[in-house]
Amino acid sequence: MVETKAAWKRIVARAIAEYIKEKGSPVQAPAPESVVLERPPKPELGDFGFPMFPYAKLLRAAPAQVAAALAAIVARDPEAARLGAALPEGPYLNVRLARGPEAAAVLAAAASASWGRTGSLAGKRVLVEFSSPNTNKPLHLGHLRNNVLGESLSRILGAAGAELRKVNHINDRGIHICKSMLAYERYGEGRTPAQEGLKGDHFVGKYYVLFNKLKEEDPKAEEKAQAMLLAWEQGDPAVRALWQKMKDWVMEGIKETYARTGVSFTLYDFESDTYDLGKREVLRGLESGVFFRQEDGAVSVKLEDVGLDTKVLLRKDGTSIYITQDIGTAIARHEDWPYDRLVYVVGNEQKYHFQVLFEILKRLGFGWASDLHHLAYGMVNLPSGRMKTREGTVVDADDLVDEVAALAAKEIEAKGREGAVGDLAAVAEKIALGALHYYLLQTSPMKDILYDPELSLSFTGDTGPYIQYMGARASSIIRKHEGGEGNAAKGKAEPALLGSDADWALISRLAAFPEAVDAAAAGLEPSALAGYLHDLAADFGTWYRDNPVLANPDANLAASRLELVRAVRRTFEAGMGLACIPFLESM
RNA sequence: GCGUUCGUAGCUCAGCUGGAUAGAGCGACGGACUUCGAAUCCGUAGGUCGCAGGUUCGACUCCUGUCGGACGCACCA
Repeated sequence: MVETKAAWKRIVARAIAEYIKEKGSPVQAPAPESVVLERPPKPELGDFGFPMFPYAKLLRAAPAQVAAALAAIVARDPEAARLGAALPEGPYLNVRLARGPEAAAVLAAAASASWGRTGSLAGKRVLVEFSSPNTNKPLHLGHLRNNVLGESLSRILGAAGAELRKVNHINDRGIHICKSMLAYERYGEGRTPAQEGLKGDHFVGKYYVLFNKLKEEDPKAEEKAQAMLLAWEQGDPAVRALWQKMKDWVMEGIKETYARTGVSFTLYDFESDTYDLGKREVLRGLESGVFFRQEDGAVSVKLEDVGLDTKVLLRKDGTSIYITQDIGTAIARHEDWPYDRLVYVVGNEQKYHFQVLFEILKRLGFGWASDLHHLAYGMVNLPSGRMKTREGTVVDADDLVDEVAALAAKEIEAKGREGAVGDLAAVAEKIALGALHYYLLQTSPMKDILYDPELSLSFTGDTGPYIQYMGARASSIIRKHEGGEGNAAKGKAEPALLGSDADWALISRLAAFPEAVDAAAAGLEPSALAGYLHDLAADFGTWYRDNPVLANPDANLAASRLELVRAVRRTFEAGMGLACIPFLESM
């Protein structure tokens, strides 16, 4: 299909050149790549069309007149004749593809192991940093959005052929960590997560919340936390031991959540290892005059000329801050594994931070600074207000998955399908993840999400389970065929038989799958892929109702349609995988 | 105050690099299960695309201004 489009652009460019020659006009014909191709609003108008407005202006003729003239020229083109027909439609030149050959090509492509693997980013190295939790509490709904964005984007980039590194930058040091440690010392009595029957991250998170109680009891609690941070930095053995123990608990719990939701990483970076990294770079920048030393001794950079403010990079006591560390890690990562692109999946409240960071790296002379990208995403708001730990209104990630899974299980039982699905709990969990991930992915990243529990828990309409359901229905047809039902086995698949408008609508949709992958990869937008999957599900939903597959009396048509269903199923499997929506044979 | 960003149907959202009557889902109303699972399908109602200018043959899409919301403007992360 992609090849077909490129071919038609060439044909139209050729026709325009021919038309210019016929008219004896001195203007230059457009390059094939510059020819605008679009999809007509209604399928009856054709498979794609070319607006004639720009050429009308160029050639000083009415658009409709140009369309008619070009149609006549294209009609004489032997390559065009093989691929379809071009018809003038007002100011547009519309193309109707030859359905038989195109259907055969799509079914063959969908049957290959590389279906959906486009190669548009072949040879490119992309590093994706995402999730990046703190080690003092469990993951919440906001992390779920971050995780699914990062994971899905990574899979999409991988499908486009990129070589990937998925990095999780763990914030395991700082005052907030010390607070949970202090509270644990006061209230923990040496207990372990196992003893309290809690996941490690929930266990530690409990003590982080208990710090509020500690503050009421002890007015010096904040000071003690500061003192503990200092002791940690100086390597106090007792503090370090407790820190390590609690960090291990949290990491173990968080990794469970990752495993459960299908998120994985190539490697983990710990801030405790990297927080000193950028110092040397900053001092070098000071020597080369990129930065300057303030009167009080702090090292800063003036960014007013690019519309940013002066930013401190080293405190007056010489210690590094957040951005110093990010400078260091970006450089270290590039030295370690020269990437063509680095994508930070981080909330949009840090947009300014990344603008500053990228500008600084540019000034330090790193050409690759222009390859850095902040994939910013909006907050997940609750109807009651902002999600912040301190306000106690967070939605815990594990609890949420549990809750949705319980509802899914109830739904399966309500439909009396416990027997059909096999492992009820496992299927319910997959439906829950499908629902949650699709809900979080469908909205474009920059927009804030108003978390509506009812909507996110619903399984009907424009949801993940709707897509899963269509995948399951396709599977069901194939399963019945394999069980010996229907006429397909008696016939021979002939793609040319799939020429009806209904068949064609579905085949065109399948053909667009690689384009959807590329669009999502190029724009760093998993939502584009989520949208595609919904469209595919809707098209299949309409098609299978009106087009009997196995029961079709014409055995060859049955066999052909079965091939189409197989292609649909393969597309669901591949596409849903990229969107972190579990594929289900039955639900 | 300055900066960034969002503002599309009652609600939640799509709308590709500007292009042919602005699309889904939920909710409302009306239909379709002796026929491959109705978590489905079909139909009806509902929008001056926040507002005002501008660029263009053509603007939901680009530019300027304006109103409203969110976020940011630390030697915190």
